[in-house]
Order: sequence, then C-alpha cells, then structure tokens
Amino acid sequence: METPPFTSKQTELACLAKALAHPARIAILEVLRQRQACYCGDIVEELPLAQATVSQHLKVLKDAGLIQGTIDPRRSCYCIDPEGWARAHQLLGDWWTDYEAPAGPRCCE
Amino acid sequence: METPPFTSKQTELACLAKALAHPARIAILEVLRQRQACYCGDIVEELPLAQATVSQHLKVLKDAGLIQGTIDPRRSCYCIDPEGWARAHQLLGDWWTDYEAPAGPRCCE
DNA sequence: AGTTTTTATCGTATATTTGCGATGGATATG
DNA sequence: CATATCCATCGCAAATATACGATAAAAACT
Repeated sequence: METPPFTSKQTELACLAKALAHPARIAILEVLRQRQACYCGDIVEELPLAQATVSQHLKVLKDAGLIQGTIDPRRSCYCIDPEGWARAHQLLGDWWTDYEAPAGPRCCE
Repeated sequence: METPPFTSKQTELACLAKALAHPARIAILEVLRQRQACYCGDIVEELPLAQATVSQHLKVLKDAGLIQGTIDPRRSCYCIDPEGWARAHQLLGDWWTDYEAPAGPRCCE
C-alpha cells in the first residue's frame, strides 16, 4: 500500500491503536492484568474464540510490545510487558493531553 | 464475521482504537487541534493523500464521534467534537489506569 | 516407542480497510 | 446561463485483518 510519509510518532501511535483495535485483544489484556499465571489455554477458555485465533491475537499483542511470553513449548506463559506497557501508556497519554479543552467557541457552528 | 460476545466497554474501546489506528487519522486530528478554521481543502493540503481518501478518513473520525462537521455544502468545516473527545479521553484513561504497575516479579520468567 | 497435552503455524475463506479516479450536486462567479 | 470550486459518494482494485480447521513440534507420561 506504500503508506506515504507521516511522522514516526504518528505511525507509532497508529500502530499502538491498531493493536488495541479488537475487542478480543482488549479482553486478553484484561485477563493478563487480573491473573498472575497466564497460560495460553487459560486465556482461550476465557474467550469465545478458537485456540488458533487466540494465538494469533497474542502474536499481535506481542509484536506490539504490550505483552511478553516465554518460549517454553510445553505451556506458553504470557504476561504484560511492563516496559512496553509503560511506553504505550505514556505515548497515548502525552498525545491526548497535548490538547487541552477547546473552551472558546468552535470554528464550525 | 459475527463478532462473539464481548463487554460493551471492550467493544467501545476497540472501536475508539480502530478510529485512531491510521497515521492519516492521527495527523488529521492533530491538524484540527492546531487550527481554528478547518476546511476540508486545508486538511487535504496538509496530507499526502487524495481528496477522496481524506474525505473517507474524515468520515471515520466523524462516525467515531471524535470530530464534527457542518453540512454546509459550499465549504465543509470540521473541528474536534469536545464532548466526544472528552468521552474518548476518559474511556481510554480509565482503562489504562485500571492497571497499576506490576511491581512484583512477573509470572513468566 | 506410543500417547497425550499444549500451543504455534499453515492454508484458506471471508470480511474489512485503504486508496483513488470519476461522478454528481450545490453554490458561487463571470 | 456557462463555468469553476469544493467536497461527499460511488465503484473498483489491492492489501490487511479475522476466524478456524488441520497440522506439526515439543515435552511429559505410560
């Protein structure tokens, strides 16, 4: 598709948003935040999706740096990646708070 | 695709994230935050995209409630929707801060 | 060695997103 | 009235995303 030139910050933000842009992935992150031990199978049980699909969503989150998982082939254990999570949190937070309330009258009314 | 049952909050968050999941839309929001008068043509000039494409992205943002535009057919004027923006900001903020630092040792190490 | 359990990956089908040229409608301007 | 401007929308093509069954690999267990 050859995405044209955007700021790297704009691209980063969009990528982060894309990782969050599916209810299943939001749900997975919520599960990981509540539990301590997070085997893939446990997560599959919590979601109304097939194992292959969950595995795919986990990969998206991992590629986005939001979670980390051991490569133990017996039972894959996932958890929030603290560094990635903090980075994402700050990235988003900065962006939103860059803009403060419009206060005055809007331009198009 | 028949998306299976997720929380309405999870779905809302995912929808919001989807609206932000493209650098062009991030860029558009940034333009709208800086300028006062935001005619469609002005936005097109700022972006490396065709007018039709920009119009499409504007529609996505409008459907997400993040921006509003007058229907004046002469020159369409867009701006941030203060209510929608605040709602989105809070939705995201709440979700992120629901989870505080992991502190202790992680489960999968 | 065979079996079971767990999970990543492949292949495939379907749906959605993205981008853009072309079109049309509405309005101003000559 | 003819023409120019501005912009939403249509239609199409290409790229991605989503879902899942099937398969494979690795380890534990018999």
